[in-house]
Amino acid sequence: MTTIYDIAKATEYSITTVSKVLNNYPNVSEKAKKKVLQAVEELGYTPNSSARTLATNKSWMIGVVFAEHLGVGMAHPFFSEVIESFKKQVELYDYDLLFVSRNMGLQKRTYKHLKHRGVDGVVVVQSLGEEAIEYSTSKLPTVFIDMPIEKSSAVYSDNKQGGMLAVDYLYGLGHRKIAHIAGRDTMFTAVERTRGFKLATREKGLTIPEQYIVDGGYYSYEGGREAMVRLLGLEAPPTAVFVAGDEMALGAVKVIKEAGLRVPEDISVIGFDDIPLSKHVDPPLTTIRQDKQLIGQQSAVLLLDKINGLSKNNQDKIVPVQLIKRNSCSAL
Amino acid sequence: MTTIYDIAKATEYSITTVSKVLNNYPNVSEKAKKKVLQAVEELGYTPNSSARTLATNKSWMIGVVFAEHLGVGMAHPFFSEVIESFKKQVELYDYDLLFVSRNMGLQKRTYKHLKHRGVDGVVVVQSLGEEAIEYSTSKLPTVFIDMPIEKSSAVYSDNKQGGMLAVDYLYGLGHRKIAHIAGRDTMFTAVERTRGFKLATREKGLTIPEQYIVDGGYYSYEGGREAMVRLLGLEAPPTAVFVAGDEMALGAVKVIKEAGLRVPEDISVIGFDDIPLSKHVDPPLTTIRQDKQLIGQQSAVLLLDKINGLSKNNQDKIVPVQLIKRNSCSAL
DNA sequence: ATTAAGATGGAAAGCGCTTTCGTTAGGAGT
DNA sequence: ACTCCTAACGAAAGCGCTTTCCATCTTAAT
Repeated sequence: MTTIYDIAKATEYSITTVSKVLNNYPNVSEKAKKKVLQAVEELGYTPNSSARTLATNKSWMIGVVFAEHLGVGMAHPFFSEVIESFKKQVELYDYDLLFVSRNMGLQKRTYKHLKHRGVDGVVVVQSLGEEAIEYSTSKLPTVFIDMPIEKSSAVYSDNKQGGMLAVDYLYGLGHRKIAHIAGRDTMFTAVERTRGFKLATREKGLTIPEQYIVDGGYYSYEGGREAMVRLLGLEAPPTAVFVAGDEMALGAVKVIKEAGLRVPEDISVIGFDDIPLSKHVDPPLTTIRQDKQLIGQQSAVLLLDKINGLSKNNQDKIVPVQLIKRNSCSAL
Repeated sequence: MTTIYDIAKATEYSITTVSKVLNNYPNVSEKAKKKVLQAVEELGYTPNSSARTLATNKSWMIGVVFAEHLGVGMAHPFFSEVIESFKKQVELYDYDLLFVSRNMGLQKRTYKHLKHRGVDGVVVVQSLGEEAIEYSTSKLPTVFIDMPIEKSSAVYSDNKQGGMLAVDYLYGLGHRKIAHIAGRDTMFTAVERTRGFKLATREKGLTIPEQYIVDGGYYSYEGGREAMVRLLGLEAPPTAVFVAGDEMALGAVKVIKEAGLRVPEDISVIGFDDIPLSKHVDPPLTTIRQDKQLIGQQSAVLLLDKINGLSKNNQDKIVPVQLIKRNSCSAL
């Protein structure tokens, strides 16, 4: 491995000067600059980032901690897009992304591990919040996605508004018996979407029977299936259902079809997320779109500002959602 | 930041002993072990990985370089699953994944950057191969996914076999006019699938007109659309088409429907990959499934062995594919 | 009691880099 | 000719850790 010393020897300058050239310090002569750069080229020198990190206490890495209770990790159709957008943004400023593992050595906690790695910042995606305290109380710049955390920054969609949009749309279509397949209430997003649902139905003067709101778990296909089965089992099934997640909605649609009913003729279904799948299924799913692009980008901006000490106080960014009309809802 | 020195001071042992405890060296007393571990706990000590890496020349990071010509990065429905599986496997051995950016500082080449980061190994996913040389000629342990590289290890599906399976199935269904929407021939996988197609059709004694094989580009939905338009424009359109990728197949199906024809009644379509989408679309897509799980896991195993010096010579692992019958193909 | 062997602990060098602070040389100003 | 300033460069310390090699202290064997 060729080091800064090799360059120094080759150019007959000191390692100090070499380092200065490499870091664009002002007080080096043009001549020195040229010689050093040339030697770097010839010897194929690559700086060692560990050494630099050790000396500067800056790693140029951002830690990513991913939701694991969904089981798919980075293959998640929604979060993978968010993170990709996040990555694109931080890349502009020369940061790399470090995906850390949970079972690292003896230290079980991801937080410890991130600390160990010396990342400059952390983005945590849809954790359940148990770990949140460690991050929010530490000096490590952190941004949460999909979950507001006291004493930390976060960015998430306007979930409540999304729930209201869904209900408004369904109501406008003439539906009055509107059900809701909710996400597990341990998740902030789930709670908010349900809140939007309740708010809007109340606003419209609708009385929603208790059984019309059913827990579908962690936004999974299977959860959607089970929830829909229960809805269909009711003495007075709904004519429309607002499902808090697209995958869950697909499960629901499947059950409806299996019951010999049609979507949207017999039951209208509206989802949430707008994952890539949604426009391809049958029928194409009407849904509340989250702006993954913007969520990723905004969280990157927030985090970068924090890292650079530009924004001292924490803040939440709420990203607008949008109703995407496709064919899974129809007028009554 | 508390360091090994703080622990030494607190326990009245030397940093050497502290280090030995932390690294499970044999020759330290139980007493010392206990005291040190306790101090570690009390002072909230976290080892600094940069320092350790600098001293040991081992980073416990694996670099991931992703295909960019597909544009979606890590949100790719197929590769994200492969990488997730890869991640799960390397996590078992305490490695973290580093996703590096391309435009790092002045050094444009990803390879240089990986070198700079001191990763212990690299997994490159569906690059186009131009960069391959740098990796294969260097000492950096590397494994390629979806592309065999001379002087390097690789793992990929049995693409040729997949192509043959598809044709065999279609043939068995009674089809004789079988077309093929291929991937761009700069990709190894595309070439192999096409090769399988040609081999099988020849085997069956079929004569496939030249226009029956059409380039669909980089496996995109749009590419599939355009290709199918051309196929439909033929004086004698095919009764079945083997599409080299699922997303591309969806585009093809869409065009068929738009033309007022039905899948599979009028035209049978079989895809390749089996992405999550495939089973949800209408009709559920018959396809050749790639074992993403196994591909990811195998490449991890291969890479880890290389890193640990267990396997000197390079090798390719070919992962079997499987025909998944759904409803997009029917007997003639 | 004496010695050898094993167990335990520590000094110090080194990993590759940054950065502070001095030193030197040359040019400008008088 | 002399002083003063500035520009250019380098010595050395330090970042936090590992690891070799040597010193010391026990313990068991004779």
